[in-house]
Parts: sequence; C-alpha cells; structure tokens
Amino acid sequence: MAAVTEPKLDTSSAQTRQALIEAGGAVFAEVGFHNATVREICRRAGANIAAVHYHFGDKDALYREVLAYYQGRALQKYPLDLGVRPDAPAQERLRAFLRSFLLRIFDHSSDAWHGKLISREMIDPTSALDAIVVERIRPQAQHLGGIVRELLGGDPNPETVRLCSFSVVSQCLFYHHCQPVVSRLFPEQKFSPEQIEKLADHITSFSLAAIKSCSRRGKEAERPVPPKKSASSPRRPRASR
Amino acid sequence: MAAVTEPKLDTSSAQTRQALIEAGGAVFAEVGFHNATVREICRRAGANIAAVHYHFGDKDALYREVLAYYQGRALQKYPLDLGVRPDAPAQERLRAFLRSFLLRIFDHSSDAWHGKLISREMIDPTSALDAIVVERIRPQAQHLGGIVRELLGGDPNPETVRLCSFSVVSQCLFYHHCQPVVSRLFPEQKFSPEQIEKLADHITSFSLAAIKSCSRRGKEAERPVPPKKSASSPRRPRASR
DNA sequence: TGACAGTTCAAACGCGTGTTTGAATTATGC
DNA sequence: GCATAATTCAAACACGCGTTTGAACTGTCA
Repeated sequence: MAAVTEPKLDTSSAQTRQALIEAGGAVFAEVGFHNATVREICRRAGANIAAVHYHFGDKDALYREVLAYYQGRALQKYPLDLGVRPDAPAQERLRAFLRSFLLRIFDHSSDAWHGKLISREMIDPTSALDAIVVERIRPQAQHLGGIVRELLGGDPNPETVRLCSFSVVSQCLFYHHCQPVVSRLFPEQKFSPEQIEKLADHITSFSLAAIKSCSRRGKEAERPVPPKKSASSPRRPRASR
Repeated sequence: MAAVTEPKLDTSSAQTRQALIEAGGAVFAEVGFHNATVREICRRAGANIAAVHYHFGDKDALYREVLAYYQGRALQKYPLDLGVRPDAPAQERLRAFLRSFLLRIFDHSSDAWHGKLISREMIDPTSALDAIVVERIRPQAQHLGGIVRELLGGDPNPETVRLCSFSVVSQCLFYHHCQPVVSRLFPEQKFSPEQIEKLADHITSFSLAAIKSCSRRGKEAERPVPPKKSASSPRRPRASR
C-alpha cells in the first residue's frame, strides 16, 4: 500500500532478500535452526517458499547469511566496552561488559537477534559454531579475561581467571537460557529497562565482591597481605563428609 | 547370550518396557525431545519400532514416563542436601547444594540423565515443563532460597534473595548449557572428579563472598553496621555514559 | 510492441518422521 | 497339547520438512 508512489525503492529482488534475512533472524532466534521451517520464514517475509532457494541456495546458506548480517549490527549497537575506554578502571569496564551483555540478551528489537542466535548455537550446535567461537566468543572471552585478570591483580593463575570469567558470564547467560523457567517461577517478573539496570548492578557488585575475595585468597599463600585496610579472613567452608 | 538359563528374569514385556525407558533416557538427554527419534530409541533398546506405541501409546507418553522414572532415581542418588543436615551452617549447606548440582550435571551414568533432561526442558520447553517447574525446580529454588536468605542474614529483601539465588545456580547451569563452547574454547579442560570438586570449591567461595557483600550493602541503608570488624566500603562503579 | 532476463508462484518430489497395521511369534492357562 | 491372549515384527501410512520444477508474471531495452 505504502509503496505505490515508489514501487522500487530498491530492486524488488533485494527487498525480498532483505525480508528473508530479517524473517530468518526472527524465526531462527525464536525456535533455533533445527526447529525453524523455511515455510514459516517465507510466510513472515511475504515471499514464496522457493525464494530461499532462489536467493540463497538452501536453508543452511540463509542461516549463515543471517548470522553474518546480524553479527555486524549487534557489534555496532552493543560493542563489548559500550563506549568505556580501555584505560578506564577495571570495575567500570566490567560493568560496561555486563550491561552490554544484558542489553543484548533482553533487547527485543531485531538488532539483538544475533545474541540469541549465538546462545542457541551453544546449546544445539550446528556446523556454524566453530566459526562463531573463533570470531565472536573467543574475543569476548579474552576481553572479559583481561578485565578479570586486572581485578584479581598481580599475576593470577590462568585457571582462576577462567573460573571467575565463567562465573561472571554465566550469570548473564542464565537469563537468556532459562527464561522459560524464570517466567514460570516468577510470573510477575518483568524485564523493563530499569530492571535490566538493576540486574546489571547486582551482577556487577556480586562479581566484584567475589573476585576480590578470590584475589585475596589466591595471594594469602604467597604474599603477606594486599594493600587493603583490614579484611576479615574469609573462611572456606567444607562439607563435613 | 547370558539369558539362556533364565529366559524370563522378569516378564519379557517388562524387560522391553524398561529397555525403552532407559534408551529413551539416553537419547532424550543427548539430543533433546524434538531431535530424538523413536527409531533410534528402539534401535538402542533392541526393540521393534512399534514397541513404543504398544507399551506407551506414543512418543510423548514415553517421554513423560522417562521423566518420571529418572526423577525418582536422581533425587535418590543426589538429594538436594547431599546428606548435610538442615541445621548445619548455611555455608556448609550451600556447598552441599552446589556439589550435588555439579555432580548431577557431570555424572555420565544413567542416573544423571534426569538433570540433563530438565536442563533441556529449560531451553526448548515441551508441555512437560510446567509440571517439572512445580515438582522439581520450585523445591530446589526454595531450598536454595532458604540457604541464601540465611546467609544474607536479618530479613533480606525477597528480590535480593532471588537475584543471589540466580547468580549462584547460574554458575552451575553454565557448565551444562555451554559445554560445546567450553570444550571448543579450552579443549584441554577435562572434568574429572577432582576438577569437579575444585569447581564446587570455586563456586562456593565465589558465591559466599558475593552474598556476604550483598548482605553488607543491603543493611548499610537501614542499620548502623552489622557486627563485623571493619568492612571497607564497597564502591559501586557506574559506567560514565 | 515484442523478445528477453529476472523474479515469483503453485505444485510436487524425495525423504525422514511418528504412527498404525495385520500377520507372525511367543507365552499362558486349561 | 492346544486354544487363547500377549507380544514382536516388517511393512506401510500420513504428514511435514527442505528442495526442485516449470509455468506465470514483471520490468527492461530495442
């Protein structure tokens, strides 16, 4: 209806191609690659079933195209550092990383589908996961690892860095992976922008306190005491077998 | 071959029924309900394709049966408290809860399939999820919530309890949901029993330190200061937008 | 206007799925 | 031992999937 005056803003071919990518992003993000059907994608794109074959070749090729397309947009909208300079304090960079992660997870606009696609790859991997790990996840892991290493201070054990990084990032991934459960357990829970900021606050302070304690514990064995006022010695509970 | 002397230890019908449940547990746990095929389950059970229909009715009914069967076994092998008394210190109970959770996740014996089945339900829910939330997840959430509430001390904000519980449990779920990624990022990482204990140690101390800090922060606003030596005021970083 | 390439369309193909069938086989009870 | 029920089996059915097809449509240039 709206396209009467300018029947070809772009070539009609490019339009359907774009519509397929966007509909594909939506469907793949919602139900995953395996459960997504070409018919549903074409229906949402307003295109014929054969359009996927004509424009991309097959479903796999469309999926790769969708992944590549949203990779660029997601990184553009939510860079890892969210505008915080790399020489900013590690605490600030951690908070920026976590906010970026959460915003990506809870963003329901089309720009955020990439994060959901990747989360789905983690659980039901396709052949595209190997490339995703190298191109997207490894850089994120190194980025976070750098922050954690600085927070731990000194020359921390690589395994400690890894464990702490996992502990941090897992708190974000939880809200994406387990949304069906969370919404059933706490139906009243809404994820408004303010709630997301509270969530980022919580995860940031939760993680900072924990990492500080890891740092302290790790150093106890080697050095006298880090330059802190007076930390109450953290007890390490052990289940009495 | 071994069953020559006693061709019917049980009725042969009950045997195939049991074989189907166990094969179903394996296949459902490996690839999820949607991707599991009746043919593969029957092949592993050494049964005919029609056996599922004959003994259970359809694939959905078999799935529910599998879920119910392993529910009992998993709770028996890995109770929430792992033998730690409910009047034990909260720190000890937290560690028991986390060890139980991790052991369930990394246990590759058939007793542990239930945990994997539930984890899969979280991500790709079937109609069975509602019952699972009520029967399994809610009790776990309440169990953990009780521990966290005690660790926070006083009369903590329910939202704080929820956020901390999520932060704790997410660190365990991560290792189940993201194993494909973890194994690609760190191929050398193995999850031996000793590694799992180290992991439980890490998550326990990480969480304990973080919860303590939450407790401190939450009380600052209302009461003078909790009975602690002298806590260095935790700064809350904010990204300077 | 008319040939032509680019694009869309409804229909169908081949395949794998869960399910069903009716005969063959095995166990059970008199 | 034999009729009867319970169980297993190979084969097929109905359906949805990704993919392919050949005709119909659309816009372009001479």
